[in-house]
Amino acid sequence: MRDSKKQERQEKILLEALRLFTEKGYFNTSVSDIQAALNLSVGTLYNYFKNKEAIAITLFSNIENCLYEALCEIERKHLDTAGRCKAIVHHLFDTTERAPASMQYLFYTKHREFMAVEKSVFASLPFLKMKEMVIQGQQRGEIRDIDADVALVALFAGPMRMISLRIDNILERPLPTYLDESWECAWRSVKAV
Amino acid sequence: MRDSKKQERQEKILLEALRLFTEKGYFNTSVSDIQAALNLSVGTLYNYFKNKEAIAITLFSNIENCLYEALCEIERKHLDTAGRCKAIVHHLFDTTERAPASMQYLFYTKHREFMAVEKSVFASLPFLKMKEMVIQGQQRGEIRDIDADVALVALFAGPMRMISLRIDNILERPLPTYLDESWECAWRSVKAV
DNA sequence: GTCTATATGACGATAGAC
DNA sequence: GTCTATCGTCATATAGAC
Repeated sequence: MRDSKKQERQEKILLEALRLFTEKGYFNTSVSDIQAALNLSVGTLYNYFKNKEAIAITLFSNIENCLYEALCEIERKHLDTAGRCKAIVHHLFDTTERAPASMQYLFYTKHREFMAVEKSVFASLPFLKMKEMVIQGQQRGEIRDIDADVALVALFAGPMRMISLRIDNILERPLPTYLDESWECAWRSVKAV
Repeated sequence: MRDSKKQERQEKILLEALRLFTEKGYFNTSVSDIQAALNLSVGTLYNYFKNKEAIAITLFSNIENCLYEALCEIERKHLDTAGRCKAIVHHLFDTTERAPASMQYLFYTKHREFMAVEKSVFASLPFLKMKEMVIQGQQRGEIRDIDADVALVALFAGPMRMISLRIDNILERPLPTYLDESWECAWRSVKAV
């Protein structure tokens, strides 16, 4: 079978798995659920992925890489810390509206419960990049001289909680409508006086 | 059997379940795990709880009520919004150090995946109480006039994220050592100018 | 590569003796 | 109330035909 065809089918499996994992949870989703939803046989599915966990891992890795690259691009485009961080929040809000399942899976899933993954999400590449920016912001005097972890959390925990509220359907309006107010709060909390 | 004896045993079951649920996750914990850890038989365990889900529900309800009462007491003791909210953060930090499993179970568990619970955690009694305080703070002019959800999140999302980092062993120091800096960030983000 | 059929095992829950 | 033994179910994963 052509490589592109194979890759396309793999993509479909990942997409359906993402939908089910976020909708019902990893443990409430059986391999049969995925297979049946795609009109594939079990055998075929196992031909594409070693096991259920492998699907979850590939999914996570793909989304994580995608976010990391977006952060790197933001870093290149914006040179000041405030601009960078606001752009990050903007990107996260936008992505949540466009692809809520991806955000939910990346941020609001207890991966350790089903993936043999060593580190917490907050030790992952995207978060390290964000921390890097914050520390640089402190060195440049743009951000107050407080504990770096506290500053990182003060900047991004609010927006990220807004995302989880939106995913849980507690916020009525789309996230971008909260961008300015939410960002204003975040920046006030850490900006140098 | 005496009522107190029965209640004591029920308490032990809940405690062990909490330990296992937070350590391995609900789905990775079997009823046998709980029973074996306590040297009880399956039959006995099912005599105390209708099923596995009932254990999870009772646990959640207990912890939730406990937090709610603490919030009410804080509300009585402190009259200004800043004092109230800082006391809440203090209480959450302290509780996390004393009983991390309780906090982890209440805040960082996807209850909907295994409990037939209608509402999100953020629509629960403790969070409604916190929102109430924030709105009152806005009416009194202590908190800036911004969207109430944004203000609520700006105040508490940071400290709550610190809690999750601590639970995930990413923060080295105990939470109370971060209290002042973390609270300062939160309050700066919403206080009236 | 894709399918059907099935092996294997675990888990939740119950039955029934004591 | 407490125990042991067991039932029914379902999920993951594999075997083997095509």
